[in-house]
Amino acid sequence: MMDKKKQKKLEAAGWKVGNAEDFLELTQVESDYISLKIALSKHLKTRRQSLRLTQKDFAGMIHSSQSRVAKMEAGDPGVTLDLLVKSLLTLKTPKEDIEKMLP
Amino acid sequence: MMDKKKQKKLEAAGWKVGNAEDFLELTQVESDYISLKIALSKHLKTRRQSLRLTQKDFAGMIHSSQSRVAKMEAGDPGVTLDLLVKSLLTLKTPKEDIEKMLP
DNA sequence: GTTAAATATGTCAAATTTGATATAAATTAA
DNA sequence: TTAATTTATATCAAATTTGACATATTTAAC
Repeated sequence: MMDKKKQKKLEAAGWKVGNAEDFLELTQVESDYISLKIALSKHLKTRRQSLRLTQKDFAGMIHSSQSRVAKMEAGDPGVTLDLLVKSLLTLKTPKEDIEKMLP
Repeated sequence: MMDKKKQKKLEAAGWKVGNAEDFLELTQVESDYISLKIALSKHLKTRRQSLRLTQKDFAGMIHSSQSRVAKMEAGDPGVTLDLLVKSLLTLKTPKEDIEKMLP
């Protein structure tokens, strides 16, 4: 995918691509960071589903709300790694699973 | 170390031990989360030092400030995983190093 | 010792993230 | 289908985190 398209797509989703280095490229750090969060998001969703938990039920487990869980799983940029990691820990995600998602 | 002492120590450092489950224990998730952050903090410091970077220089690399870097390395609870992870990525911390710190 | 460089600590307004709430849309069950 | 359940999306005030700054303390060089 071309850089410009990639940028548009990320910006449309709320990611701050902006102009960290130049106007087209993400830095490697930003790219890795976003990739990590997306990977964690997806894994959270599949793990919750495999445990047959509704978003509402899981929200209760982490003292949050259904809508926030939905945002987490949607890879919303306004969700911290902290929240994602705590969530995965709550679901007792195996260390090996997390390792695989590291950039 | 006894639970009460541990709690006092963490609270004195600004950690919100509070009363998540009962009044003495951290949940496993909270405990793992704090441990992870502390491990990342320490690793950040040693890695920065091994690269012969001052806190000020490194702060410039991540577009932050010397004082925030100091807080990161001090394991200040008011520092997100996001900032720590971005910092480690900036210093090109090997994936294997991060894996070792996972709970 | 004195000085300079590096690090630690405290404060704060601005920015971001939070859970909550409402409600729309999608999925499932009947 | 229709109803019930689940998930997605939007909004918002409260809470948290942010970089910046000032300044104290520590460390290193001389």
